Amino acid sequence: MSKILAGLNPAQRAAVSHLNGPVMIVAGAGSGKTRVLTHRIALLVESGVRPWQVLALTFTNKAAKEMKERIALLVSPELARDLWMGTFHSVFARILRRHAADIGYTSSFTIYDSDDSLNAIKQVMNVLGISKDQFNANAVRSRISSAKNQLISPEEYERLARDLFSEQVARIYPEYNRALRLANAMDFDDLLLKTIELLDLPATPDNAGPLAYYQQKFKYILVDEYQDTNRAQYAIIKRLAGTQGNLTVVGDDAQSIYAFRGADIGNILDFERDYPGTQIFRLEQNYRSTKNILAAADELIKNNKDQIPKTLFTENVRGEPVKITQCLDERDEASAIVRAIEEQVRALKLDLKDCAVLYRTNAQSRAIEDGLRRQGIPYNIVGGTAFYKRKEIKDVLGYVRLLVNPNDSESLLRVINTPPRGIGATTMEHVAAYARDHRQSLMSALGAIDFVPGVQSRAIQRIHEFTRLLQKYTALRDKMSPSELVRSLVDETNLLQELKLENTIEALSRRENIQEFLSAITDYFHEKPDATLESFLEEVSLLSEVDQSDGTKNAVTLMTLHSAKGLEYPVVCIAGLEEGLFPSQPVGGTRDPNDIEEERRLLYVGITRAMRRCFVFYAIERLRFGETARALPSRFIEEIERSGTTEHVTSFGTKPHLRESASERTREISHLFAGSPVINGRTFARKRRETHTAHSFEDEPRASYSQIEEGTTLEHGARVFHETFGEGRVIAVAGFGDKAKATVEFPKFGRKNLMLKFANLKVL
DNA sequence: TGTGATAACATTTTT
DNA sequence: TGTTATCACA
Repeated sequence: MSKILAGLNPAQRAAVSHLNGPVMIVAGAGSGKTRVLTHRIALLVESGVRPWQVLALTFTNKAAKEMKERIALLVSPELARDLWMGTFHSVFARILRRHAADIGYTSSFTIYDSDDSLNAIKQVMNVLGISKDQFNANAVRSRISSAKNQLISPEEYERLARDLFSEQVARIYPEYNRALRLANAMDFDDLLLKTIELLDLPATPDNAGPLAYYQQKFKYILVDEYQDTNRAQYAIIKRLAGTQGNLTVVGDDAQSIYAFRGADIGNILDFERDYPGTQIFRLEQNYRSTKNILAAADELIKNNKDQIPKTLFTENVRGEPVKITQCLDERDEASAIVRAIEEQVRALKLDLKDCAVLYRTNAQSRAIEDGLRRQGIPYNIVGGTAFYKRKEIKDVLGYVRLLVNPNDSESLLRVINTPPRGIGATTMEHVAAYARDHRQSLMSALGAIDFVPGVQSRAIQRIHEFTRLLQKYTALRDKMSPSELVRSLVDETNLLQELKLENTIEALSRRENIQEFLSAITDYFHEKPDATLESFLEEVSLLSEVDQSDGTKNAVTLMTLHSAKGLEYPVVCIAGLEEGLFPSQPVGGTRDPNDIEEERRLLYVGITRAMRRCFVFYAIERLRFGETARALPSRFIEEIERSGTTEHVTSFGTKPHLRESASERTREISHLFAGSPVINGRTFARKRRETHTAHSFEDEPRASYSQIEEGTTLEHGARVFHETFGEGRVIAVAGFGDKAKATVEFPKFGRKNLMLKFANLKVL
């Protein structure tokens, strides 16, 4: 017992040792939250709770793995191994496989990633005759996804639909669900929804039902990052916690950064009300950062109205000020970042792996990568195009998925003509039509290809060859090890040879990727001899970006601020603190004040990742979308400066010639903005100097724009007429010259982004 | 049916 | 700017 409680501060110890009933741990950044969770679980196990009676839900698989390792050290590896620990999605996927038959699936159901979902939605739209030009499939997908996250059924969605777009989504949503069901597939959101469906199955006389079973099984439930759970996750927890109520949640409202994908901060704010008798513990001592870093973060977050009041303090040293650097453009920013990293590595005797560069959008990474490469500094990049999302990998995975689940129509469509084998789009149209008429999956329709009308005899031959190939490998599954099977499949389908013939650099790197994938499979089955292709596929589809990063290499880490949640680094550089970028300016003009608060929390997360040094950068102009756009420093800069623990410099301060060219460029460009200049919906200040004090933006961007046609002016709120969409109201205007765009709300067609050059709008 | 060229799109963040 | 979707043409 002493071993587990030793070394904890009084608040941590209290939070660890109060084992029963509902518990909420409000854990500030760097307050030893993971430590409390791991020690709490260790203590449970030590006091006699069996490991498989503990369910611990984390935000990433990596977090789960690290916690398991730490618990293994506190108790024993055997005990740690049997804990039910993982992300919501992976834990419930596992449970769903067990009970798949109860909800009309087979245990080898496929998990569709967002690309698969998007394709499935496009096909549904095709069948329903909904034009992809008028209704963006991606927008449809995100609508459906957020409906699912909020537990809104297709029927309810239809009732709530008020505008034309929602009405179309209401038609697509149920059809998309049917397509998933037919393909024996679930999307990410379904993993949560189907879990609820499963738990809500009624008990029968001879079976108490899954809910009773899992309530009984999981005696203790712990949820990490509770502030980022959505309604579906909340509903699952609520059911599982049931009457036992041994539920522990850990979270920090100040670090809620996923509202955009349905996370409901209300879950943490209302916890006490939901679970009467809740014990609340607060962890307020920060062990991670210097006083100066913490002061800057605190000063920033104070500007949010919505928050649980708390006082985070540290006994760490004061440290250096948070350094804010003004840069000329993204290239200059990259060099300034590189300089800061080199300087700190030298001064503090650190490794490159102690440094991280964080940014708002993945697109920003390119310039920073270039900068690092120029200086020959190795780096690791988290996210971007993840390995398992690359075309060539998805092709190979497609075959594997098809072997495991023949009804997976997305995989079938992907591989049936990859590499080309003469089964084209027209043929597959006929097959799909037949499948729809007979309410079958595409694969069953292929089985009946001789009866499918309209298919040419040559295509029929090719399809027979294709199905024979699949049958052969299905039969081989029992005779070969999974990795041998995949290797031989890649060999027989000529996927590698095709790339060899291409003889380009990209083809070479794709071949290397496939090779790497093959060795990854071999490693996986070597490490887990009992694993199946199903479990391999599941692991691959539920990997998060952070999970895939390689932490062993001694290199600078590059990632988005979102990915950085839960991590810490001695040196942290945050890039791109500019209005329009961070806080980001959404494409449509109107901005919910809550969005700004979420952006602010995101920066709070970023700053509090830093242990010893924190650097903040912004550029006065930046190449975005192939054109140079000027930007103002982020409002957040001024907010952290109020802490008095920052210093503000220019990256070109030591280089007079650069300073000269900078002000020249500023002059050069400034005349372009004479009048009412607008970029990204914001009026630009004409002189750099003014920008530090000129921070009084209105929340609603006031935009005005001089049309190419003389005399007409488009302003926010103006009423306009469009050939196809009819009358509408201007919500926002962005860009200038040929690139100028307007967001217009049309009563019948919803919100549209129009290029003014082509839209030919008439001002009414 | 397969291909190359051109147009259109995209930049918010992700399991 | 860079990548993907669509269209003409072979």
